[in-house]
Amino acid sequence: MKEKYAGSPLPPARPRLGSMPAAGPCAACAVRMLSVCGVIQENDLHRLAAIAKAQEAEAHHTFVTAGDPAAFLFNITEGVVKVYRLLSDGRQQITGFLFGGDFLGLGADDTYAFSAEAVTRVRYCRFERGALMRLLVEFPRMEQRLLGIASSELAAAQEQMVLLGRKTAREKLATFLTMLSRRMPSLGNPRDRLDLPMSRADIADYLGLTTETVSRTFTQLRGEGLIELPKGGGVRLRRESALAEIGEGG
Amino acid sequence: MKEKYAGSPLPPARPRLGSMPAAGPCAACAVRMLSVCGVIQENDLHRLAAIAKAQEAEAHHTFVTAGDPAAFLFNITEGVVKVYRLLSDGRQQITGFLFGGDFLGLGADDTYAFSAEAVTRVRYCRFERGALMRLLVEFPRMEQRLLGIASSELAAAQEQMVLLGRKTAREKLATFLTMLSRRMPSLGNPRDRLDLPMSRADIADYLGLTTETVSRTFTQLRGEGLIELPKGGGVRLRRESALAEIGEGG
DNA sequence: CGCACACTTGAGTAATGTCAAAGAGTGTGG
DNA sequence: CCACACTCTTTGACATTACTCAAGTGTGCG
Repeated sequence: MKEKYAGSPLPPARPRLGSMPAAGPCAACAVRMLSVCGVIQENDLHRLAAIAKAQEAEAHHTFVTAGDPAAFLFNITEGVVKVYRLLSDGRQQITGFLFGGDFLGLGADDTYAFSAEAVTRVRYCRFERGALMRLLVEFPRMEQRLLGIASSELAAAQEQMVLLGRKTAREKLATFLTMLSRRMPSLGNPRDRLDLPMSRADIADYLGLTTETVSRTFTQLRGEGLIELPKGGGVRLRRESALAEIGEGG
Repeated sequence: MKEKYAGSPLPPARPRLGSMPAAGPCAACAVRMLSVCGVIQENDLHRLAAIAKAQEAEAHHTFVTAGDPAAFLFNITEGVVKVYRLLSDGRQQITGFLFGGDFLGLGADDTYAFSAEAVTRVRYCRFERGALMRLLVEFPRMEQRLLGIASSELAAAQEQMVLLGRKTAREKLATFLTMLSRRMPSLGNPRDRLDLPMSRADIADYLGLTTETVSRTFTQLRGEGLIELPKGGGVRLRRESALAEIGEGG
């Protein structure tokens, strides 16, 4: 097995920058300001903490299964998650990779229509669905924020449809790398170094390709000097703007 | 030109069933209960009517253009709309077809990231964005409803990603026909007769195929006795359940 | 050290795209 | 009212991208 991440314990969550320590786990959350929780005032945080339960999942653990009652919503605090759907014969489509700060659970009604699996070891907050919904009534700003999140997820989903329906393998991979690159700053990493904790098979299932095509396309991009593929895994982007342009069909 | 719908005026909007006539255009709206507006009480409807402007668009008219300031949100009351994105070289991906009762505008921030074009002659309500957002503060049920709409759109988008990324041409078309069929009852049409007001090219751009492949696949399904393609256009589904099964990869 | 697994590379295939042309439906103008 | 022009759709022949199957390479873990 690959298990690049499973073995090593996660470092402790970073304390929130530039603020006094406050009571409760939410106040210490490293990604609070990135997430839904950022709109709750300090003195109301205990209300949020009351319905939140911090949890961890090992790499490859499936913590949401399509078809199960949608009892919980989640906020990823650390690590990488893949969200996917399956066809009856096992074909898989990954609908998104989630990182620290990302919200999980919109788009579910009574039962989950998707599954979610930890790609690396993952930390997340689990909210009881009904309790969170009741809280929204009291904190309208949180509901507004959730609507904003849903809205941007929708925009991202439409973007992904363009990718899946109309882009070539080369454009798909270039877009994928560019999108990951853009997320790096908020995760505190340099934009040109990507860890790629997900397997080639996962990348393929996200881009609507096969592992072989993903692999060949990586090789092709390396051959053109656009990326490097260092020994230990990951990618280094050598010409981000060129990649971005390829991704746009340029 | 095709113009199957452009020439004939739309019939007058059906009055809402089972209620007394009330003042204002919203009270008479045929699709109110299907849409966001359904959560507003009768006696508050004038508030909604004050920020809504009923409009019409001829077939092939583009009434939302990607990149324009997102000043309005829309509620389709009658007709069919296509929502799409373009790549710089003209490749098109249709992200959805909208029908009476559907909401349009979620997923936009400052500027629209998508374009919308009338497929048939269309009637819609146009809401000034800021005014609608202010109204949401007063009518939390409307905001909840909007979140629910965003949520189900997200689920539909994920479903479409599976289609685009992992299904064959045959499965794509079977899924498309099945989905349209499921929407027919709420539009007041029989489930097994589909008008298909959109062109083969539009269907192709929705399914990530070419017109030729769509056409060949229609012919193939007809050859198997699953559908009929009557002279005047449209489709008749002869074996809905078989189509549904094909669409699921069965 | 060797097994497992992931990744890469190669060869051949299949599904879908491209190019081209003919058929069908519709509206227009003579 | 008919003929033409236009567009949409269908069909055919061929090209190409990406998939499938298969083998080889590399890496980590027991």
